[in-house]
Amino acid sequence: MEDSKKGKVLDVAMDLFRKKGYASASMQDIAEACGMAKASIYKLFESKEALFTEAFVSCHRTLLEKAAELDRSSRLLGLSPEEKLRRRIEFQLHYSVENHLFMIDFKDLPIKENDDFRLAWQKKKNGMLTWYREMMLEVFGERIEPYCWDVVAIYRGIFNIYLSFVIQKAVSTPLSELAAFIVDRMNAVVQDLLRQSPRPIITDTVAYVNALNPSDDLARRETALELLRTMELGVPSLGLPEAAREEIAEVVGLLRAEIAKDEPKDALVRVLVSYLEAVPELRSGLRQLLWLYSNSPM
Amino acid sequence: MEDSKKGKVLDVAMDLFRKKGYASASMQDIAEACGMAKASIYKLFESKEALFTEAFVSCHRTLLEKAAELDRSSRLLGLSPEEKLRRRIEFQLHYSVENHLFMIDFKDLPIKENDDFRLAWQKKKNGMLTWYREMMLEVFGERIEPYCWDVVAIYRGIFNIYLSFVIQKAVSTPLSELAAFIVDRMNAVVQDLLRQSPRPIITDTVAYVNALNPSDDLARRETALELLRTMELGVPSLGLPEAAREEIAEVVGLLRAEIAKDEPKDALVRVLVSYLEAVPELRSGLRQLLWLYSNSPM
DNA sequence: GTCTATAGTTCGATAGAC
DNA sequence: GTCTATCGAACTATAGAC
Repeated sequence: MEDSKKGKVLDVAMDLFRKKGYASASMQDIAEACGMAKASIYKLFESKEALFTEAFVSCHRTLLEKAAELDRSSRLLGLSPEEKLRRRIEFQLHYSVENHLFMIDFKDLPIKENDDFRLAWQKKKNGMLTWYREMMLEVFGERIEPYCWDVVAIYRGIFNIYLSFVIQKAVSTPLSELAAFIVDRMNAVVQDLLRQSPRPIITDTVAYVNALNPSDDLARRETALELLRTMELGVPSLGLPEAAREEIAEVVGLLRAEIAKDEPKDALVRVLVSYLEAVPELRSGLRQLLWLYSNSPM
Repeated sequence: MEDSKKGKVLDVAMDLFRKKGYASASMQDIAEACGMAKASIYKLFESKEALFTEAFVSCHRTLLEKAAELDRSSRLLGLSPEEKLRRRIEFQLHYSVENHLFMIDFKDLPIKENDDFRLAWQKKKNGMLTWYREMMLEVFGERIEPYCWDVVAIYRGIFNIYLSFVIQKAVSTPLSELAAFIVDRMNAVVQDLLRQSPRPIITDTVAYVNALNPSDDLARRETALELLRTMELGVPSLGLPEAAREEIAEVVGLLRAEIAKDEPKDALVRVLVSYLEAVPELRSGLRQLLWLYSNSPM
């Protein structure tokens, strides 16, 4: 009951934020659109910033949920990695067009000063990076590992620029075709990187860096947990017998539970990781995890 | 005297905007940093928005001037097109790091509502696009023409993403090496585009589109003039006898003067353009110009 | 240095439920 | 009578304008 009222206000607020932006959507507007008084909104949300932060978090949770659903359906259809990537990009284009207010960088916006928001933002950013990285490794194979962050960066750059054209309605190409175009460009970049093997620009050390909070351990821990959640979701598609997959999923779950603790036991973490390293598909994720873990006094 | 006072305030304001952003740098701050009263600033600038707009314009004028200078020196040194591009990227990285506040997209910022600022912004954006396009055509040749806007877009995307890492100080690679890395990636993308020849995504029709002002003729005219200025700057490096180059420069100047008029004579414009079309290096720019011209009731 | 406008936030009165 | 949800009105802080 209380919950549904809060949910209603959140929906209305998200809508207004999407349409008018953070600064221009006033609490007055939101109250009017909800058919209630401003003061009543403050019973549900501590402040405008808290309201926006919840809207932001909700928007990204939905994105990740829908993406996971899409991946499941891709798996069921037995699509090729490239086609899976294309579908993801197309979906992400659609979702980002609808929610572009929540996708932009909030540079120079007062909300960026808010600690709660910053944490949510950082968590989302790290979650997306992990997600992109898994996606690229899956599509282009483990051999791109040394370049995986550069590949992710270039992907994000190309995606963002075309997204900006789409948002301006300056592109008449259907989004499915645009997504295929982006896949092809990424393919060219990756093949060339492997051929030329230049020195990578972006390394693990910097990929998750947060300029504002250089040693944000909480965010790093969340990133590690997010990574494990992603790995868990990937287990069912491993080419292994049912029983083996179940066991692996269980071990990943144990690892996640341990790392989620206030003071995880290092030894247990090491044992679980070394067990999982027997699975080739998990290795790069595990290396990533260890890096996050060992750089953070969890 | 008045001029120098205005220049001083502008410098101080630019500095503060760079450091604190548009919203956070208040007129109070600026006045204090200038050692004068707020009221005095309003004698020099109509409003905060006008002040910011001037700062923005000044920043981009300097960028273009320095870039032209760099190109001149590259020409004198007889560098290869690729090396010229690399130097431009390196310079642009440096300049953008120092002035990134003036380089970002001002989405969701109140200043974006101001008409004067919007015009300045649009003009700058179109100027940059023209500049990028010339750069890409010069480096990769006329054969990329069908894809020139896609190449420009992909370049901007890759540039921006690496710039964001540099700004966050998350990249230890020297900027000269990063610039070379970007050149190589662009090379791969371009070669692949020519090989695969997919359907282009971004065409002339949409490259200059302004979402907020779909038929902004003033901005389009400015773009055409900017394009002619760029062409004029390029004339000295044509591989032609001195006398021919002088004549060409004069004709480009005539064309620019005609288009700058309130009611240019169509016939004269056509004659001048057709004369210049004898020079292969100018053809793509001229096509661009005609497109801008014929779509705008100048 | 003062004025004014805006918008986030809070207060206190009112009304209905038990 | 008390408790609580609601809402109009008032408060406050900021910052642009003069």
